[in-house]
Amino acid sequence: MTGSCFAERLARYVPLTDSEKRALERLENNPRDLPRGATITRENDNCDEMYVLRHGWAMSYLILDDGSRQILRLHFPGDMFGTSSAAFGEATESLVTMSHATLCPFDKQALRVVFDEHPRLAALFFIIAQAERVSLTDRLASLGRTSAKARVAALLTDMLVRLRFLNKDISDTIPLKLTQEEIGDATGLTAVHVNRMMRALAEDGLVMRNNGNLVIRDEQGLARIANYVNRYAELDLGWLPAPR
Amino acid sequence: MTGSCFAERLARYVPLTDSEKRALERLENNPRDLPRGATITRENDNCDEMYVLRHGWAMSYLILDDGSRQILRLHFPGDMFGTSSAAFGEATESLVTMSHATLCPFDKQALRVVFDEHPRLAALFFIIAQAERVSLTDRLASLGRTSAKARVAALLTDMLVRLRFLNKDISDTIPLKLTQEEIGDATGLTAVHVNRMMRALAEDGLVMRNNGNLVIRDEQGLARIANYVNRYAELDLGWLPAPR
DNA sequence: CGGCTAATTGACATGTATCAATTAGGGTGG
DNA sequence: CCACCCTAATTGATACATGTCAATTAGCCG
Repeated sequence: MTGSCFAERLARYVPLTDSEKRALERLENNPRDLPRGATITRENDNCDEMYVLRHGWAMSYLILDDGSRQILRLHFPGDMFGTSSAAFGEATESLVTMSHATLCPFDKQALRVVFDEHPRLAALFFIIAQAERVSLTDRLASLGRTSAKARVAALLTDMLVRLRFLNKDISDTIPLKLTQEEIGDATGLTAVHVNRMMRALAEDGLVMRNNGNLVIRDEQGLARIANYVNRYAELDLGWLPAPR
Repeated sequence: MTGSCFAERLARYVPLTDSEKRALERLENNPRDLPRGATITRENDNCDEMYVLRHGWAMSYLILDDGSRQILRLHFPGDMFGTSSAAFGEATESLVTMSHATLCPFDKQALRVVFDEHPRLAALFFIIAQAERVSLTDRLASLGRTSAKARVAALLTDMLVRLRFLNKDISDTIPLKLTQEEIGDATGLTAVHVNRMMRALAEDGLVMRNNGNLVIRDEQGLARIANYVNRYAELDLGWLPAPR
């Protein structure tokens, strides 16, 4: 146990030195407990913080002028998020918890130490940023070029893949903490239409509802109609600097 | 003159040290000239390179199973692109020139030196990655939650803002190197519908065509209907490490 | 003067949104 | 344990935005 959720995540890619672990722990020395639905940051508010999520789920979203919402990304335990604070003084997105959550905020000034003293960690931060960028481009293609059914399938597949990455015990069943309205806001659809697509996916034998859970009955099939590419599998870390 | 297009870009945010300039120049010591329409990388090909664009335009895109294309981003002079190579061994997107172009490829191993010896440059790389991530989230909201007309307006506004950032002489007229098919592939629309939306924008007095150029007649109005947020204006660099 | 690609236009098809009920489910207080 | 309430899910009818198909025109290059 490193005492840092984020360190554990990174340690899955490369074994960390003690010094690196300590540097990451400093990012998490200020944990805060939040109830479900708590607002962490609102778009355009001044914000110099970034966050590591230790327990629970969160999400980031934008609200447009007409009041509609675009959910940008779901955040799971071990994720670092709110990272646009590194570039901007005002929040570029709103952040809210989707469940009871433990959150570790840290000031972006803390990044200076990481970049100054731990080049390998800095490189990992950059690599993660690139991986998230790719995840966003995949979603862009999903929204721009695939059908409603495919978009919903892509969201569900991505949730399964990411949650399983965090917990190897997960095989085909995940908690579905999203309302259909939220699924719609993530996929650019209406709640009503999401409902129809979920039913269609169920009728196709691809998924099944069970209490608040979702059972993926045909992962391959779901991924296929979603046009889903699993890119989490392997990062290429060949260029990393030496650890310090 | 630094001899590095990318260094000039970064120097607009912070004055660079000689040592930093030299490090950036090394990324560009292998320029290559390409004709219009040249493929730089194809999705899924092995690729350990990243690129700095010195002259001309390029773009990145994905092709889906059904053959449809999603254009992810346009790249202009001074842009670094193909950066997902930092995280993956295979290209996550295809790259192609949109005009005669001068390109400077560098192996991702070169990043190691930057992160090891130039923490401030590394931090700038991270900041730029975050800014591009935000740009993608804005586009996600555009595709997910706005009308066809708004999406086209957003693309045109973004092009104007970015090109003007590169060249202060640009006031309201930009070359439109995109076919309507390409505009459609960028905005998730059909070429036919793009044509109608362009006409609508023209009828609204927002834009005008002139040879191969586009004249933005009402930038405010175009940005308003596009739901456009200009985030290029100011980065917050307060946390940057000391230069080396 | 072809010959090619891109732009334009019209008629029509379809996917998704909208509107309006109704039903189901999950807490809470009595 | 039941009655109630509130939110989410579900369903049907209809409207509308965008896609599709097909044809024509414009523009450019050799």
